Amino acid sequence: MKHIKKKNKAIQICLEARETLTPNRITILELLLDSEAPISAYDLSTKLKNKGKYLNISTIYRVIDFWIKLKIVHKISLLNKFILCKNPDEIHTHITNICTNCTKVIETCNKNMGLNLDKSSKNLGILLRPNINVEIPVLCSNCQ
Amino acid sequence: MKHIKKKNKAIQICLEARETLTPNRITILELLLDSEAPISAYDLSTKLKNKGKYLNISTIYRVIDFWIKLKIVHKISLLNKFILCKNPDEIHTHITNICTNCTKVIETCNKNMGLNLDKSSKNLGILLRPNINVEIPVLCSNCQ
DNA sequence: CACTTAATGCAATAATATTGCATGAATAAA
DNA sequence: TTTATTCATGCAATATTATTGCATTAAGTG
Repeated sequence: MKHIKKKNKAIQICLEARETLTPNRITILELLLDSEAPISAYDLSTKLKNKGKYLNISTIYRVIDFWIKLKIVHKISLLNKFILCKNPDEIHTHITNICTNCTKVIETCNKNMGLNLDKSSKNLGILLRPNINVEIPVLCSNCQ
Repeated sequence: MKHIKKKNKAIQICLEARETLTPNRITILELLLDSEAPISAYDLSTKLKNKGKYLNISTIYRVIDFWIKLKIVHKISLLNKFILCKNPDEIHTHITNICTNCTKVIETCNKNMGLNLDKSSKNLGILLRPNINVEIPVLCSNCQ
């Protein structure tokens, strides 16, 4: 496994939060680790079936929610898909750049931008939440 | 009508783009004008029914897409809902602040932030598109 | 008017997501 | 160890959101 470090990190975060690490949660974590691109809940379901393992779609959504609550997975609302967070242990604004042409996703976690957002929002009495994920429609270098 | 200016602006943009202004398009534009909060396609369908007017859901989605292409309506992906753009005639990055507690939406259209995004993205060869809509999960002043 | 293009209707279907309740497994308490 | 409790999962129905292909109607053009 080339993702062994990320996997261990996720497991560590899970255990430190005193949450239960079940086989299903590990299985779905591994599928997400293997996927460069964002993946939908039903895509995960299909991949599991191909491996001879069946999980009800509700279980899949629940497991995804579990990892999202631990800040290990992001939901990409623009695509209705899910992806592993690149920096799950840092608290900051996560920037998910989504190419509107090829749907490639590049997470940049720009801390400076997070600060700017905070500043501009404060003028309206708006509070930026910590560890949010902001999706930006972009053109990636290949699609320009 | 208190939204007469916004309505006229939308109509003007439509005509300048040499697009057809049909009764259905005006009807849905008016419903969106009347709605402070983002509204779903099926909510629009219900509102129409209550007014004794029926439109097939596919027509509703097509009309929404029509206004989106003219940059007059935004899709709020975080909510799967739609809302009128506050500044449809300016080309800039639109910031949609969405309260994660009460789902209230505050559009801020921060031009400076748009520039910052552009700068930080350029380092990765990413190109910010003009007139994009960026959704930011926040806490509004009421919900803090 | 005749012709062409665009908008809408219709209805099926796809894609995404949630729910309530039953069951079983793991954990904690007695 | 037994009992009680909590939590994860299964199941299957349902909800919600969105798209599609084809037929029909309306709008715009010459």
